[in-house]
Amino acid sequence: MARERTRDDARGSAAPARRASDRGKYGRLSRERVLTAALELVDREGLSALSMRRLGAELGVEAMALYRYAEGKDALLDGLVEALYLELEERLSAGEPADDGWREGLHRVARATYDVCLAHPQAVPLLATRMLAVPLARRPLAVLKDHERVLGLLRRSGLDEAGTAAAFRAFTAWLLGYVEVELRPVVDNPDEPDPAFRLGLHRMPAQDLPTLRETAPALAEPGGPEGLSAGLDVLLDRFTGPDRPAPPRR
Amino acid sequence: MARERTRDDARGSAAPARRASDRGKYGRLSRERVLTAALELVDREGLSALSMRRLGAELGVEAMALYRYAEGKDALLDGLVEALYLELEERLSAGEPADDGWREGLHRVARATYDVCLAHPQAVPLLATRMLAVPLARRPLAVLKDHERVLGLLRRSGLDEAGTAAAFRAFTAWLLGYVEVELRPVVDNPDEPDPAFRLGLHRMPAQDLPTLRETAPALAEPGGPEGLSAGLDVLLDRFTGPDRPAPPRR
DNA sequence: AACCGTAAATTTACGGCGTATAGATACACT
DNA sequence: AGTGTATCTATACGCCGTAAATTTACGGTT
Repeated sequence: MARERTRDDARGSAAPARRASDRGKYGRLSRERVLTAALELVDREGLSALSMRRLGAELGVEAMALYRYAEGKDALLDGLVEALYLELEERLSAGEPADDGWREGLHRVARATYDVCLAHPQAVPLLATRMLAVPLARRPLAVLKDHERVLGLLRRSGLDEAGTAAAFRAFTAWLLGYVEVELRPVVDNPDEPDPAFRLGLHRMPAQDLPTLRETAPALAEPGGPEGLSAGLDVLLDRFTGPDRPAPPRR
Repeated sequence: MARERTRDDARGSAAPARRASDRGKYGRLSRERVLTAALELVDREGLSALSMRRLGAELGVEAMALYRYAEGKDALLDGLVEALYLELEERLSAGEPADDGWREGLHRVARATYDVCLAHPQAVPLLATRMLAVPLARRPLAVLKDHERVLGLLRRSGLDEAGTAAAFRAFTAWLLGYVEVELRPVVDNPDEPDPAFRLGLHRMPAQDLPTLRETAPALAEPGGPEGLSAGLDVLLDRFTGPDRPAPPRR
């Protein structure tokens, strides 16, 4: 009994040869081609559309062929994170300003990361999930290089190891959190003309949530890069200032 | 031909009755019981262990029975988020200090959120993924109530709607980012006595990543609640101060 | 040009997943 | 005791990740 075929039968069974050469547009597979296609697919249809079979089809290849370039699905997702950081590195080295101060450097990194994330919103959840799943030393090399860059900039501010670590955590937390909050959808029904309905305010109990309802329109406005750098500045002041350990509250 | 059974056959086929009464420990299902069991399962075995079938088994029930209490898997995950925020609400109302200032209130909320997240580290990725998938108005009620509380506290600082929204984003970004960074694993092999191997430093190219390697031990130390509230303080200063719009950088 | 060894991709199969649909069962109320 | 409704089970379908075995393609040697 014949199993259902897709690629071959569709072309007719009389065609004799050249079975594998109509694969992807450019000959053989490669890790880069796999990751690029994966990121494109995620950008286009979201994370849930990314499966080994689907990605294989996208590349004109069976699912198992991908296992030569990523050990499994999880490794593929880590590869996507890597791809994001490679894109970040690209943007950062493009038009690199000879050498400004450490503070400007950190703002540049933050802004570039922000831009990359907004360019691939569907992939951003990976930054949360995979980074929580993979210990520091096992993160993709591009990620570690980014860490190295940020840590180097922070050290140039005169911090010791402990202070650098604390400032690094603050930098990373703010950047990551800001991007995630920026990408949270607040509009419920974009096609609705009435602003209140567009926000879906009718779903919120009016008596329990008065402030939320009145603030919702303002929450629909994005924070933008200005908000990012404003918060970053005060955090850097705080975590690279002279009074290193936090004065205990209360 | 007999299909493979699990529950019934295990008890022997002679047992006459009471088939459904040995379900969960306490009679029938309920949304709360479902969500509690789901959260327990996630805490115990991680998010990837949570499936409809598995959760059903945990409750002594078939998978489809769960669909009466959650519309589907996604709704179940949203329910988990809800459960986290319900636990937050519990902690916040326990021993509520009559009425301190808005700033103390925000610190209390931040600290309680931090505690809840550290108590359920395996569930934290949901805060990133589900919040990016669900528009504001469709978030679980407990989440919206939390928003309401924070927004109310911020308004009490004298901000207008736009300022409140900006400060809310900053608060949320910092809190969420801080928790996620705090939960990122940096130790690679906990059983290793040698600190360098424990961190997995041997996996990092020494020449490309000198600063990372020297900072790694310090990165292994958690930031703790002190770091959270230190950053929160300066952010609140910045986003509720008199100079409302961020002075443009450069 | 024929051959061969290795690399690359396919085939097949297995168990688990989410869930639509339909049927069985339990329970509250008269 | 009987009945209507709420609750749970049974079954099936298509998709998923991936282990193992197999086939195909290709570069280097003769």
